[in-house]
Amino acid sequence: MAAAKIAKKAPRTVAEDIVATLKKHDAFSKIDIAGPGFINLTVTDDFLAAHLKTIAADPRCGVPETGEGTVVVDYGGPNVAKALHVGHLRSSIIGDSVCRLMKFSGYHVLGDIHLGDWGTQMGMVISELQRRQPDLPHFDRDYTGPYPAEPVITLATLEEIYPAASAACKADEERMALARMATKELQDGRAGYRALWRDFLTVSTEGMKKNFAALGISFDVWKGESSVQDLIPPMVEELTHSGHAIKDQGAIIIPIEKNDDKKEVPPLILVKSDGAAMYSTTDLATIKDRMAAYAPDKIVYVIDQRQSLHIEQVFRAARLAGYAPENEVDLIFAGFGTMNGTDGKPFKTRAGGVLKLEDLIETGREKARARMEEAHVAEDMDAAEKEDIAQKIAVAALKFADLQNQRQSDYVFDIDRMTAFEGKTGPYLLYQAVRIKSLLRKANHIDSREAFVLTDIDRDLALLLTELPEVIEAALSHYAPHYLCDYAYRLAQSFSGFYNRCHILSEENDALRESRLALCAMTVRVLELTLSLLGIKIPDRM
RNA sequence: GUCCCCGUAGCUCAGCAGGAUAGAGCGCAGGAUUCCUAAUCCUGAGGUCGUGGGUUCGAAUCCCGCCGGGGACGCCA
Repeated sequence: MAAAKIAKKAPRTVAEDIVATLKKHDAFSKIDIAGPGFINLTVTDDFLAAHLKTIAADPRCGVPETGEGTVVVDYGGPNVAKALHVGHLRSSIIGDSVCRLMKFSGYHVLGDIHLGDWGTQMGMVISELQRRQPDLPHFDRDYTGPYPAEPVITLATLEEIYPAASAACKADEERMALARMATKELQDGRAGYRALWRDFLTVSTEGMKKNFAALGISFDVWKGESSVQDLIPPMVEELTHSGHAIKDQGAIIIPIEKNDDKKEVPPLILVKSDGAAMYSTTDLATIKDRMAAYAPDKIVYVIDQRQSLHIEQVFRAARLAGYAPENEVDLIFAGFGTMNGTDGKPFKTRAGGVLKLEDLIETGREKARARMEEAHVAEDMDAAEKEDIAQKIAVAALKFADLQNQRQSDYVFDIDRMTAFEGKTGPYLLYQAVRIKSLLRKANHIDSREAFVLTDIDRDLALLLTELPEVIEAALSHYAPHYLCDYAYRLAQSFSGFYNRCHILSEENDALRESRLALCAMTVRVLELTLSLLGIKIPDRM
């Protein structure tokens, strides 16, 4: 139809010409022109069977390796000293999936957690701690060290202090001033503050690693805002010298408006009027750092949609300063929507607080355990093996519930739906895969790659298996894992219907039985691959 | 005030580089298990795609206005 527009011919005429050519090929058993000019093609069983055989023999299931070059993915971004809560789920699991997808596609991927460890929140915690424990040597300016080797604070205390400090600063301008001052002094290298900061980092990183491990999320690089601290003074100097940065109202800013702007674009603040760096400073320096260290072809930011203006400012400044030349690197903002409660406002627990990530995961595990017991699954296994299955089910539920939403739109967080096991859920997908595994075990099936014999019952599933490459391409080009979710679900659903319509093991026709087993084997492979790109693992039984 | 996002079934969401009768899950009504894992499957009811214009042979999809909701807008991240 699009061709008709270009050719300036009636769509049906064009369709007829195309059909005439296609008829010369023997891949199609039926070619129809429908409606205003749609061409409906039906591939022959032989063609489809041969194609299946090809992708069955391919370790990549027919997906080409299209990625080239290095890409840095900036995701996770948890703040040091702050407990990981459900709000961190999105960035982490979307970013993780994007990394997996890009790695699979052939890119050299560096996933960077980019910790929030250099901003005012650090000063807030330091000044709050000073109120509570003024006797710590860290606050004594005359103290020359050494500071205790072991952290002087526990994770639990830190996680309690942070929200308290944050609230106090918000409510009280004086407290805020203290926090800013502490931030500035920390950045300037005050020894006691640095020692405290080191403790915060040690303690919270430990907690994060535990949480991320539970979710099966890993990062290639554990850098953060503070990683570029040494680059900041020379960068400011350089930008001031080159004229890109100017003094304004006591601060140093980079004006970034363009002549053809149709909207107001506020300048990027490079240095605050108190001399401290802020996240725009570290983000800009981080681009410089990444270019120097990795020379990436792309930098992808998987961060909150609400930061789009900030990130645009950083991108513009980086282009202007020449830190990220357009012909060298793509700067991509893959923003995600807010996680809201059922009331449409940003999610809070009933008590008004945040829901900690580990509590959410535990809720999922509990439900999984209960369900397993009810269904008498894995009763012969030991506790550790059972727990492993419960863990996989919980993680599948959580990740799939989140990832199936379109990345950029807000979504409603509902813990009951998030940990549901029926319908369009992670556990449903696992369940279908597990049924196939069980079937293949019973059949003692070795991947024989026999010729496929396709009947009407097999056809839908077979056709769906050939769709994988275009699904991956869509997910990749949009940095959008939900395309994978949609496909995995359609595949699982199609399999389930197939499984219901024919009894495979008792099929008397040997060739058909073998073909169906091969189709099942292919299905579980594709499912496993698709889910692996979502960061979801399949147990052997459930 | 400027800018961005969203508005699709009772609820939660897909679909939006224009295309055929707008899909899914949950919920609701009904049905399926002597057989490979029922965390399943099948059937049904349920929609002025917020609204009014425009572009087009054709609009949920693109453009403009309006209404409603959310968000961002120099020294928090």
